[in-house]
Amino acid sequence: MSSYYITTPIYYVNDVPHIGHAYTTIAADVLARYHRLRGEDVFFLTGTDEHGQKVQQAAAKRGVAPQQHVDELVIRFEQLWKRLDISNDDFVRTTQRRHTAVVQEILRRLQAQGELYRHSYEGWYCLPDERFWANDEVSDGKCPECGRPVERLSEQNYFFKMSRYRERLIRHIDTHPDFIRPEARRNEVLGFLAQPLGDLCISRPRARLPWGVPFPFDDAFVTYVWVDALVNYISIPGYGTDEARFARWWPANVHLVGKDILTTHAVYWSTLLMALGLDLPSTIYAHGWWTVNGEKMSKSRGNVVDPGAMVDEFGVDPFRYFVLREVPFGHDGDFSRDAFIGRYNSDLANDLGNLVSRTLTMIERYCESRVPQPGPEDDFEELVAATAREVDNSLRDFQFHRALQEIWIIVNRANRYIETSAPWTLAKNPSARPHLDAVLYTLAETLRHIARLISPFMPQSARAIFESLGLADVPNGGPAAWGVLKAGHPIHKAPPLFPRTVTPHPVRIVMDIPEPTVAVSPTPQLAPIGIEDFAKIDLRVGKIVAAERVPKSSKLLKLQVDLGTETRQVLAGIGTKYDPEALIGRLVAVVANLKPAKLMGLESQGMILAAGDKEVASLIGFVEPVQPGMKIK
RNA sequence: GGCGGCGUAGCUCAGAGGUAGAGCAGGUGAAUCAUAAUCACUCGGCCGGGGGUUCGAAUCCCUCCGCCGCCA
Repeated sequence: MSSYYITTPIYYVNDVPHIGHAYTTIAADVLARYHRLRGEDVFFLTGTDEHGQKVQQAAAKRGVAPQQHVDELVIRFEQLWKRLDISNDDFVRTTQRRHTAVVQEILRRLQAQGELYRHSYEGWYCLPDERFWANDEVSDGKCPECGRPVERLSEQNYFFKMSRYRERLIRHIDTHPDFIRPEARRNEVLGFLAQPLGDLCISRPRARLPWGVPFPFDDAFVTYVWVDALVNYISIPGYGTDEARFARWWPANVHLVGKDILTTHAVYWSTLLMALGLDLPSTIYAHGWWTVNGEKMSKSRGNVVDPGAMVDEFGVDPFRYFVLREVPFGHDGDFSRDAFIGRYNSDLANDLGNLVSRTLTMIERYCESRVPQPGPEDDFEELVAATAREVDNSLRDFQFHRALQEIWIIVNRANRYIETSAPWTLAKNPSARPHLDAVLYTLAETLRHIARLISPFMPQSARAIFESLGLADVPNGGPAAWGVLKAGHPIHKAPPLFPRTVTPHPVRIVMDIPEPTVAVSPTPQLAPIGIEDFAKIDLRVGKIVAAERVPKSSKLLKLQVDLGTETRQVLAGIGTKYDPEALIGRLVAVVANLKPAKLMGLESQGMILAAGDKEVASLIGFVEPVQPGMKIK
């Protein structure tokens, strides 16, 4: 049986899972499910990256051991994947022994083969990014990547002789057009490789960073997190521990990655594999990023899309559909509530959902809820077969959106077919019975094929359609034959698959960045007030233009807030939750007519609204664009 | 600064020498099986600006403008 091995990156366990993580994982899941549907043997791997400085620092900040910290955080990913119907076959955590043992074995082999050397190194170190920069890369003490201050560090470290693989890697990319995709990214990597390639520092001194995989032959060092992380792609399928199993899966068919980590995969990982004498994966595919309402998504903007909120409101399948239909894979895309609702209503509710409803209703009404006798199928058999071929081509090329477009051609043809054959008219004429039956049989069988084709994208909906047709879930393997439904077989009409969204009521699609645990204490009920009491409060949109900590206070921040017509100084007790830098530019709700008060000797001319009791949980923000000074009512 | 990409209908995008396209949105009508869904017709473009090559240019070349990558 042919095998298919697909991976996502392993996600940094410290991150709050957002639409970006969900995107890669959903795409991988669709491919995994598609190849299973074709009857192939699939191994789909995802997981978490749990070592490194930031994990160590975050754990220290919470006052817990790093292992306990990651044990608690990994749940957020595991739960989100369950929620999103992700069918991964394994979930790797880099702190697992089955992984760390292989990391160490690989270091031993590299060392034994003379691929490593020790070298004293001095450079500028960016703590948040955990990386060194050369002198000429750093200007005025700032990290070229993140802009934060760097510090001078001198270290002994182990280096991997990456430079010696440069020509070989260039040759490989030249001779394997599918190795790095899309093509624009491939050219970027070739551009990168056109310049001299250095060796790769693959250790960190244990004294500075104990949270990592120890070097097997030198206690003073732990493994650089990137090397640790990349090895997951071979450690889990059995490298060094189960050669037969490893041979079945490696080389991977595809590593899906975000465009931000392409170089790491295309260059570091490829050369490491070469040094180990292993084949390279067939494809490394770098997909794009999501913006939100046209803006870059970031913690400090407070516009990080929470997949959980979308799933709560619209369901798993529509979310999966949207992210893959809306944007060509490889391109950047924009996420907005309007776009989502547009897709949902027109593609899912109106086109597909309604097609299912009307077809089943007619079979129910005209055929006593039983599959009618087949007859001439008006080219639908050929259409469905041709579409299956197109979907196959598109998915082999990672063009999810095109695959869905192709499937929707059938949906549209079926809707048109109902109009042109007008079963309700045929039903009035007893002599038209065979024709009526043939039309409805064709529609039912077409629905079955549609369900099969969408099943990798929307597994629950596909199953629901199958069940309505009186079938069990979509079977894997086997040909997509025409005429599987048997006349006389009972069907079961179900409620609408995708209920149309009429009122676009504002819902949180944006998430707060949560602390792992913030207790919600019961809020005492207050006496009712009238609208006239509420009207006494002048609430306005403000934009934070400056923010600094108030000396000697852990909580208080001194903010300058633009209210459109004026800028006010406001003191807010949100310093334990927010860093001042992260607040610049943020839009907030302000009580504009609060009597000025002095706090720690500084005047405060208003109040910022936030959720939370003693501890602030989240500032109140806006989902749609607003201007400073706007009234809030 | 170097290399590359993009700019086409109100919006999102396809088209890569031969009569400007799709989906959504807008307009008109038909139909009543269906989730106010569907179907048909329709409105809508100096194809970023300018210059060139060509019988003919969204398409090829040059240049300018505006966005965006990768590298420095």
